[in-house]
Amino acid sequence: MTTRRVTLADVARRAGLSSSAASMILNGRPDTRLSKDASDRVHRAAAELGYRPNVAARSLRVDKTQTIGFISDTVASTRFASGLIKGALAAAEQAEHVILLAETGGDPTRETEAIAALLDRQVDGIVFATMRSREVVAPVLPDNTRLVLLNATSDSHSTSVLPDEERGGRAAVSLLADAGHREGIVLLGHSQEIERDVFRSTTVARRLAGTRAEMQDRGLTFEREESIWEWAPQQGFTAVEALLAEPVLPRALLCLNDPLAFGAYQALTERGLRVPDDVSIVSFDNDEIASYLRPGLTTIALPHEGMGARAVELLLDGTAPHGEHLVEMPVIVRASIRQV
Amino acid sequence: MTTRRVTLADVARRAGLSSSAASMILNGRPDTRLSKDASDRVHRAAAELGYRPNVAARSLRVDKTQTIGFISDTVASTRFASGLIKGALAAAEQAEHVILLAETGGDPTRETEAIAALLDRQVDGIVFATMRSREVVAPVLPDNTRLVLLNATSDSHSTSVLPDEERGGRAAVSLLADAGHREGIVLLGHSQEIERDVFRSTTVARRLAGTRAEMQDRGLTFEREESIWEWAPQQGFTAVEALLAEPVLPRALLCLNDPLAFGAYQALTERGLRVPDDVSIVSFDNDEIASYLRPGLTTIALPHEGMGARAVELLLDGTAPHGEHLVEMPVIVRASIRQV
DNA sequence: CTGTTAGCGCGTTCAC
DNA sequence: GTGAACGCGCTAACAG
Repeated sequence: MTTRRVTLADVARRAGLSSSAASMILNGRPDTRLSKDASDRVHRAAAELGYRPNVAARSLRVDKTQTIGFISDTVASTRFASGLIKGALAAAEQAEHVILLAETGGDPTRETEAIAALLDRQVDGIVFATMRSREVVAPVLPDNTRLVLLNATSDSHSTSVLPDEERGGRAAVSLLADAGHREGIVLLGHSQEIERDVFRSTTVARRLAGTRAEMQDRGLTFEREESIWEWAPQQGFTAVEALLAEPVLPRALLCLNDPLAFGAYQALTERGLRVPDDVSIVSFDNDEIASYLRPGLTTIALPHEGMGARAVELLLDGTAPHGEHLVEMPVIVRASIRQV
Repeated sequence: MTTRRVTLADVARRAGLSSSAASMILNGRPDTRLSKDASDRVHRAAAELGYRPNVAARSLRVDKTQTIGFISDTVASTRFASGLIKGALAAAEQAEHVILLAETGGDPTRETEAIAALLDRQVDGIVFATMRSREVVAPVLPDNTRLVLLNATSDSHSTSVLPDEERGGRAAVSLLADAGHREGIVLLGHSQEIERDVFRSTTVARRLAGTRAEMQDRGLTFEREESIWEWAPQQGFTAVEALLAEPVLPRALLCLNDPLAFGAYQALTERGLRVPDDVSIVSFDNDEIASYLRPGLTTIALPHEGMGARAVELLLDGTAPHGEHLVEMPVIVRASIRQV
């Protein structure tokens, strides 16, 4: 019944060697002064017994646990969170690392506790993620524990991974412009708070800045800008409903996220207007709904998985330079923009 | 620079005691034959130095790591996955445990590797989760490693946590019936494969069985049943479009998941029909879209977080009986059912 | 060349 | 209250 775990000593015994010899062989130390024969015996014994080193015991000596901590303010709610995690998992698995997950809800106390809990388990490094990208105070970690900020920035000289929102913003405008839209383009979701950068996220400010820059470069201007605080379907619906009460209809809607675009679809449909025949729509995020909508919503995707993967790659790399690492936002073309 | 971690020996030295004494005091062993004074000194020293025990070292002696493995076939895609994880995290945090996450993509090889990786790190137990609940072969673990199946069943005598789909199915029918619907109720999403239980999931069969049982108990029958293989908006749209081409319109739609219901909304809207005035709709899952829709979709929720938490609680409890533990599916009443 | 012994890392536990 | 051994694997020093 007591299926005791196979230890290095078991392997060594079976191979007729000391455990130190077995250790050196299994770890392939460069100075292999051990005989080929001995090496074969050890490897065979290990295989036969199904030996797996006890990571806890090993980590006591070497300062590595092959474990990465992933601290996030939120894990559920959006696909964004789970995408980041999925990407991180994939990259970790590649490197034979495993991920220790912790959620903080954004609460500094839980944050501190989470970090402590992870350090207690000797994680090699920590990915510190936020769902609405923002400026954070990077936690202080022991020298041997690396840190990568994910979807967050910090003024201290740290490493962070962010979506390339500026280029994303430009891409959205380009889609519209390249399709021939030059007038009647309405921006949905702008607010003073974004401009002042006290909005929900720092990257969203860049998203907006990107659209403005591209518009300007092309000599275009927004017909109007609908200020919306909460980027949810209901708010998008209301805003577009109001828009449609005006004498002249918009020709294209640039929505700052998908839920807003969804609200726009609803308002348009209820007014008997059609996407994209009457109004073109582009948006950001590539949420699940973007593919559910009829016609499919063309949107600039948040590259969650790529970001998550990038973060652990940087963590494990070690030689990577500090600063911001931008991940490209893919353009997902569906059917919500009409060629004019 | 070298901020060496504070060890038990440091604490003992500062308190002027042996590390064994410090260990006993900090762990509050029952046989406290240590002086009150000594105890105070140790606690103070620990606090002053900010001592945290090294979990790896401890786990070498006691057979506990305060770490739980969570293996899932998918972590991204649906809110379901992240909900399970979130719930598990919350319960783990309560018990001062931490979660080691692994994803397998349903691939048996990766599954085996994930289990090995977790066992290498001496997890106290493993939660084995699947996103589309199904029969799995429970992995064999060492005696000291507990296992709980999450959203999965196994014929071996194991512990599993599942949504109470049978009651959920009944609840959906009850909502319709209690609102006065007796005729023209159409079931969307049935298929032969569900009945034969070779469909995507075992619990979904129970969902359907629950609706049938409740219909029968109330002396009702479905007007018709639309067989749909893939439960996505596009398929729901097509099915309902066809339905609306018939001479007599349905009065209520019982959709077996939310994306189908979304497709139904789209088809109805495009035909100029209104929910719930013309057609009532109930559904299952409480996906994000359920709250996005206009009017809000009444749906029987998948209790992800509750399930995840339950799984961890059972794992840590140890005295919990084997078998299926059903978690109630909350009824989320919005505005898609009309009182007739 | 081929290998072994001893001791470490950190906290727990038992005999004294 | 303490010293010493132990859990498991790694590594520096040492020996045929």
